This record gives sequence, structure tokens and C-alpha cells, in this order.
Amino acid sequence: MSGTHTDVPSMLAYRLPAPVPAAEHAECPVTDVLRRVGDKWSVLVLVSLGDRRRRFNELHRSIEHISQRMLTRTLRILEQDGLIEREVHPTVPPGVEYGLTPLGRGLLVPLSALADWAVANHHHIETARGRVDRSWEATDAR
Amino acid sequence: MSGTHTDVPSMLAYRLPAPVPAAEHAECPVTDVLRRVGDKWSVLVLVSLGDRRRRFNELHRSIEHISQRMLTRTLRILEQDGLIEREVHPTVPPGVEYGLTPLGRGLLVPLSALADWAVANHHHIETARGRVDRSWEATDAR
DNA sequence: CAGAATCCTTATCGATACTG
DNA sequence: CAGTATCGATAAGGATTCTG
Repeated sequence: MSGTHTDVPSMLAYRLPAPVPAAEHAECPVTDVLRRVGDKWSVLVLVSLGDRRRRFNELHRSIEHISQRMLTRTLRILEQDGLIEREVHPTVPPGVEYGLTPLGRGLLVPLSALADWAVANHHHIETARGRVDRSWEATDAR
Repeated sequence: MSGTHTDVPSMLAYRLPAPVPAAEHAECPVTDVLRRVGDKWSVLVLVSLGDRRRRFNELHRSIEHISQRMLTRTLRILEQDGLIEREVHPTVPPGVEYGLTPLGRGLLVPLSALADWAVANHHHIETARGRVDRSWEATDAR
């Protein structure tokens, strides 16, 4: 996934598929995916399942503050997009397990890169916003 | 945890900074960045500026369908986050140029990786959604 | 040219109550 | 356990008008 020639992680010359304007950008796959992972809970669910398969209430407990409704909705959407799979065990009481599909696992790769960037650079954003954030200085090394 | 045998371009063992639950996820830098780039226009603006510096109306024309209000709002937010810079030329009529900051340029790197994944895999998502999308097959049919 | 201001519609999210 | 169904609050986005 690294560029074909750039070395430092901050040169130009990426080459976003669409130069930019993008026809009906509603159909743009990039915009589509970004809006999916840009919602409030999808990434947390994906990451939680990236660790291991989990049951519904297990997810509910592992992701703090998520409401039952949003967890259900998020799971349904991710399932419809083929990013996670749902397995029902016909026991009593019913047990439902969720897990990543290969597609979902693949998505976590570029998503992790973005997450790493966010962790490494959010102090710049915080500073730009005018809010002082020095927590990152604690173990400063670079 | 997790197998170590998948062949697809998706190995496991990412290592998202936070195992998952994330304390007050409202303050999570990853969530913060994802929601920023997950909005409707930010990425288009960043990519457009990734090409070269542009004036306000130049951006307005390069990004189809964006309203004046949303372009202004998006630019202000990106500027506040330190991702783009705004330069005013005191001419008549006034000319305002926007360009990426090093921070914004750096963000485009992981963002491009995600965009590449989206372009390479959206047909899987489309298929999962039940909508047939064969545009990627290009060479066949008819 | 580059916006600010206003108004309005829609999407997102959360809380609560109920169920097989 | 694993949801569904409803309702209300808030945020995001868009159309239009006006201005230095």
C-alpha cells in the first residue's frame, strides 16, 4: 500500500483514482467507504471484531456508551456491506456470533494506517484548534 | 489471537492504538479524524488542493454540486484543524488562495491508501448489497 | 470575488419500552 | 440473549438572498 516511489510518509503525488471533481460523487466508492467508516460506531465494531469473534452482548459491553439500537443498526449495515458475518446458533437462549469477513479484515489494513496517522498527529490538530494538548509529550521521542 | 494464514492482501495483527473500548471515544483521535474525513466534502477539498493551490471559486467549480455554504464551512473547519491554509491577496476584487499545510499533505497519504482500497474493493461491497456492479469487469460481456 | 446570514429539510443518534 | 419499535433531540446539509 505504500506508494510506488515516495519514501517519506508525506510527499505528494498520491494519485487518487479520480483527479477530483468526481462525477456523481454519491456513487464514488471512496466517498461511500469514507462515509461508512466515518459514522459514529462502525470502526469501533470492526476493530472489536478484528480482535476476535464476539457475541452481541459481548460487543455491547466491549464498546462503551453504544446504545443497543445503534449497535444493531451498525451490525446490520456492516453485514449488508459484506464486512462482517452473522452466525446464529439455534440454542436457547439464542446465541449470535459476529466476525469479520475477509473483506472486513482487508479494510482494517488501510484503516489502521489512518488510525496511526491520527494518533501520531492529533496533537497538531488539537493545537491548531487552540486547545492545548500536551499528553503526547510524556514519552516524546523523535 | 487470530489466525496467521490468510493469503488475501489482509493480514491480521493490526494494532489499533486502543484495544477497542476506548474511554471517552469522543476524545479519541481516531474517531475524531474519521468523522472529519467522513463528512461529505472534506476529502474532495483536500484532494483538490492536493493537486495544487486554488482560489475559492476555482474550488467551487472543481467540485461539482458543492454549495457555496458548504464549501465555506468545510474550508473553515479544515483551516481550523490546521490541514489547509488560507492566503488573502489584498487586491480588488479580493483573491483568496487555499493550499494544503504539511499536516494536510501528510493526511493524504493514509487517506490515499484507504481510497485505493475502496476503489479496488467496492465491487465486493456493491455485490454484497445486492446491487450488481460489473463496471470493473471492463473486458467482458456484450 | 469571496463570502455571511437566514431558513428549511433530512439524516443521525440516543433513550426508552417491549418481545420471542 | 438478541433483538424490534417508537419517539424526540440534534447535527449535517442545501437553497436562497445579500454584501464589501
